[in-house]
Amino acid sequence: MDTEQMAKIFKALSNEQRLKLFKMIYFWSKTVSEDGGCCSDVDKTFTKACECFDLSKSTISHHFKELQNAGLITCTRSGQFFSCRVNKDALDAIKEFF
Amino acid sequence: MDTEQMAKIFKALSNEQRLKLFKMIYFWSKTVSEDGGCCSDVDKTFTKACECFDLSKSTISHHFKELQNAGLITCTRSGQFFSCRVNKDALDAIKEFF
DNA sequence: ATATTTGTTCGATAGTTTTCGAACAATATA
DNA sequence: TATATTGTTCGAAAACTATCGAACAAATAT
Repeated sequence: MDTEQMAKIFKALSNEQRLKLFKMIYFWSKTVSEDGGCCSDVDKTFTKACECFDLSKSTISHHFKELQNAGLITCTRSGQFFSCRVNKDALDAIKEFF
Repeated sequence: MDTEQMAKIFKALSNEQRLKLFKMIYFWSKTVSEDGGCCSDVDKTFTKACECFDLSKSTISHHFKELQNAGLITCTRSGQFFSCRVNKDALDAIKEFF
């Protein structure tokens, strides 16, 4: 992965609220799968996130977008809600970087 | 390491120029030591960096400060110049995070 | 002593980020 | 069909960042 893309990933994780959000999604996705593996889908991720943060919906929506744009998570709509998963490829790229 | 400190580290690496600078210091410190290990001191780091970037001295100085503040590098003056090393602890903390 | 080199600090400017609330669209429920 | 819920988009304000050049201080060389 090139330096530009890595910088984007780090930018996405450089805001404390967004980093917490990312960690939460990661944690939830592990809890859901319960097999120790990461990256399974988390249902109603947005709704859950809104309960955990003292931020407006629009701000949270923005943070989700940033994480997506950086390729760190993938969100898929299912009706009214959306579910979300951590992108394993991105995690691997970061690990390789260090 | 707590989320706040991790966010600081990511912020320091979120600017593309600064990320390149960090990679250079890391590369130089390996080249200098030549034993495959990282984190040996690099002499005249600032001077070298100025040759590699199309940025003003003041900007480069600023980027060095940011990397230091995040705990990613340590700089020590020796007379007119300064030398610099990548902070292994920070690298380890990041690896552990992922 | 004076001039040069190295790096820092200051003040300014342009651009980006974080955050909000309001208005909105899409979906689901009554 | 009317209402409620979920999440997005828009416009705005405040704070932060990246960058520059100029002025500076410390160390070195002449």
